[in-house]
Amino acid sequence: MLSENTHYIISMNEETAAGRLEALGHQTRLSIYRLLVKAGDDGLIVGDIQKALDVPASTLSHHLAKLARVGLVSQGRRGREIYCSVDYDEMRALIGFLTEECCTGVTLEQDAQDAA
Amino acid sequence: MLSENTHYIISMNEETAAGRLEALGHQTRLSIYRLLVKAGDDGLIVGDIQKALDVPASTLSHHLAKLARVGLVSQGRRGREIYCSVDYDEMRALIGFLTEECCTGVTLEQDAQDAA
DNA sequence: AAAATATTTCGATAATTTTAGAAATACCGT
DNA sequence: ACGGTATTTCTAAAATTATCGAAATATTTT
Repeated sequence: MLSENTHYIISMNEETAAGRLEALGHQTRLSIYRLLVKAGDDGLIVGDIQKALDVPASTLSHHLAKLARVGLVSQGRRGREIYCSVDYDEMRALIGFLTEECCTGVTLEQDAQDAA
Repeated sequence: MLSENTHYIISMNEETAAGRLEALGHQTRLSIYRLLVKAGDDGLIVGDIQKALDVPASTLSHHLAKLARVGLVSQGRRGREIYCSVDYDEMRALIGFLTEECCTGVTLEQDAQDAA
């Protein structure tokens, strides 16, 4: 029996990974992303992100579009507000890629044991 | 008793993480990085990377410099060749940051169980 | 010490990204 | 339908990054 937040393992290629890494590799966008992570499943509306990070609306819109384009963030309208939330499966796919393809096969779990 | 490839847990902040993500968020640099991962601990000399990826020397040099500047790659001269190798601890620190700060506390191990 | 090899730095251009105000679009309440 | 709020798209400028040939630097070999 599967737990409630089940998810499929999403495959990842180098090109997609590079695009996502690039999207996260910008101070403002990484802050946006982390804010959305903290916000949880409900996410945040664009205006709240704007207030929290004090970024001009059009600039913020571009950053959110970039995060959405690479699949890390989902956006959906509710009335006149747009809710943004993190797509965890896609982030996990990216982390999986980094762990498996960029980390010599040594897993984080083994590391944790080593350190203990 | 600790295993041979022991490493300390390296702390990470958002700014450093953004710099590393940006460095990896470029198709050529990600290819370079993965090539170095495959090469293992000995790493590769710049000329071999050049042959493998067919990138002009000066362009490659800039990309390697960027990867080194953010701490993901180490370079050391041996004779007239420069050996480049991946710094796994620093990559693990980055992956740790992504897992803990960008992935809502759900760990990869739990996910693997869910999927099974 | 000159020639050869490996790599970087210089210098200049092209390409892309970032930024943000202003105008446009979308939706709600009246 | 109009006025207000939320967000995006347009447009244009500034800033940064990417690219790569040529010159410079470091090291080995002869």
